[in-house]
Amino acid sequence: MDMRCSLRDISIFVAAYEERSFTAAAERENATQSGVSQHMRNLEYMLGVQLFLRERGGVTPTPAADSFYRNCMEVLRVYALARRDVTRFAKSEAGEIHVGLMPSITSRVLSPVLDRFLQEAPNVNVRITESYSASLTQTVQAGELDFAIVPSGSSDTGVRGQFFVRTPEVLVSRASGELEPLAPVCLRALAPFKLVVPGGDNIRHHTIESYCTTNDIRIGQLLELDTMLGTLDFVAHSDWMAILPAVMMAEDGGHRALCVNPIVGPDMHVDLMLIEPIRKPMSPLAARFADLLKQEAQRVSATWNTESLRLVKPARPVAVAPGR
Amino acid sequence: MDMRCSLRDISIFVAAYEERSFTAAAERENATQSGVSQHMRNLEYMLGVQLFLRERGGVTPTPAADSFYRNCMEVLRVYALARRDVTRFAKSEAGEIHVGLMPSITSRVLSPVLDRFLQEAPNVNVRITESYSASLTQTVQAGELDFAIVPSGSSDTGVRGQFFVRTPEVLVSRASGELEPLAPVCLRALAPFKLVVPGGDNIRHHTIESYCTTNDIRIGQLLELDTMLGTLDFVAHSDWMAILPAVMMAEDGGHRALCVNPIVGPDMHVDLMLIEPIRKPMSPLAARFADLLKQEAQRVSATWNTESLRLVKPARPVAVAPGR
DNA sequence: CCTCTGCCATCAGGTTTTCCGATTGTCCCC
DNA sequence: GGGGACAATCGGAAAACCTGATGGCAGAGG
Repeated sequence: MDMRCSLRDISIFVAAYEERSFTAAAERENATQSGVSQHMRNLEYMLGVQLFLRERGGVTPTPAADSFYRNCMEVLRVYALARRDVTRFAKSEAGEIHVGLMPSITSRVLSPVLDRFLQEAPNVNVRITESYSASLTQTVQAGELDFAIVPSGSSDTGVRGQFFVRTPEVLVSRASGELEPLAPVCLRALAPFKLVVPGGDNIRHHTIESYCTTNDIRIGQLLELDTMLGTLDFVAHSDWMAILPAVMMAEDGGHRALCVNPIVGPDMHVDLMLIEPIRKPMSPLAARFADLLKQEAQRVSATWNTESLRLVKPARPVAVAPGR
Repeated sequence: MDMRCSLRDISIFVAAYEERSFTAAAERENATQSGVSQHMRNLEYMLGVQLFLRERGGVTPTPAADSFYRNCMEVLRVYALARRDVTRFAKSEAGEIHVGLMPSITSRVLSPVLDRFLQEAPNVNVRITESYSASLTQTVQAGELDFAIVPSGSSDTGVRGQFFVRTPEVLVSRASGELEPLAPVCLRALAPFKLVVPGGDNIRHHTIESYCTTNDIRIGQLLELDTMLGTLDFVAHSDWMAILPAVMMAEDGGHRALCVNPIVGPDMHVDLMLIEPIRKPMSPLAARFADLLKQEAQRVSATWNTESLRLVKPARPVAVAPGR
């Protein structure tokens, strides 16, 4: 269809229709009478329809103009709406970021960060890829991610890494178990217990194993589960337990179905790293997003270190009731 | 609001959004890549929002573009609708006509004429004014009507008149009365009867009176009513009768509530005139409308002359059952 | 009857916008 | 490092646009 017709034509037509006078329309639209006259002549030619009867004292719209007018009002209305809607993005710079996160981060930290980020940068396409450290490292290496958050200890060939946050590890068990929620526990006191761990190719698998070996903790039974959602559900409905980063638990202890306990004797924690492609420096947008992530991760982690827990709860024996 | 934005901008934007490439959009819109690029730069400047990220292998829309796109599609949709709707009027020449008619014409003849006329000339503003002969003549004289149809015999000062149509007069009474529908009646045989007539300043008042006088018809009681709708309703619900032009009755005898009888002995009829302002000749549109009116009026009148009635009904005595 | 006024159409011109072709710059892939 | 695909930019030509002036027309008023 012929797009020779501009919105200016339309609004001039509307003015002429409503004023029933080209002269008045010209005044209203900051144009001259001759300009309006030409516009209307072109419009009529383009539509192949006479829109106005030129009569003494002004013009009177034809039935065709009546029809066209109704539709034009709608066109202008929708156009104004489009303008208004788009201003929502006006202040924000445009861009896109693609971030890789482990499930520990996506489960609890991501949501408020997304909220905040999209509010201050609505015109940015945010893409989050959830995966495990090996896969994330590889994707970063390929330059497909702006950055990723992974547990430290990953092989870091082809990526630059920097310390991101230290978060305590916590023991997660079903809420109806024998542990008192939030009370620090010593794993040795619980042994032997049933433990769900990630698969052998996951960094955290080794971390947990070496902690137990070093501290002479005997594990009753070991189950390798490589699904975070599955692990949580399984732990919630059985007497199996899991060791997970605190950063993924809500401050209030999270799901009603789960019991969360900080691990002491000795404290157990995991360091997370931010890795990025070697070549290009992080974009300002990615940097801002990483910053928000870090703030939130630190905040959540802080609520889980044993110091702050002691502040909100009266001191209690370090070792807890007999295991099993 | 700024109307710098033309529909061309919008459709180019839509093309670029869908193609995710300025080059492809240019091809689709019969433009050059550089043109598209400039259009999009202007659009972004105008909206104050970045719409595309220029990346390797094309462009990718920002969230702002997503929003704008949805609204733009609507704008184009409504615009296309406006174009389509207006083509309905394309073949017709524009104009306006203002016609004055007596109630006899508007009640039955007008409707099919309007239908036909608006179909062949939809872009014409038709205005019908219903009134009585005196008032119509005056308005024609003032040049406010293209023409009017009035009973002949009106004073024709300041107007040009020509014969329009001859239509029989018929007697109208309630359906539940003593007359047989459609049977010709001789008024003298019914006398004395109760008759509703127009007011004394109406031509028809005199016509009817002189007919009765000439043919020695004694009228029992006379009631002057200057409302056509009121007359019909009154006649339908009482034993009063009225003498009306056949041209205003439907061929099938009209309302179920009314009984219609041609008047014979002698036949009674009225001639209608078409009057127009002295100075200007009738516009082609007005002439066409008058022509259609005449055709329809002739057709209806013809069905009411006593000849054609005898064809559809077996012959019957001319004088009917005793009046009252 | 003539003039005066208000309105629209038209015209000629200058100005702005639009459009195009060519060129440049960038990135990626080979 | 060269080649290909794509977008940005630039300069000039073409088109569109706007304007101020002029003309025609129809009423109103003297």
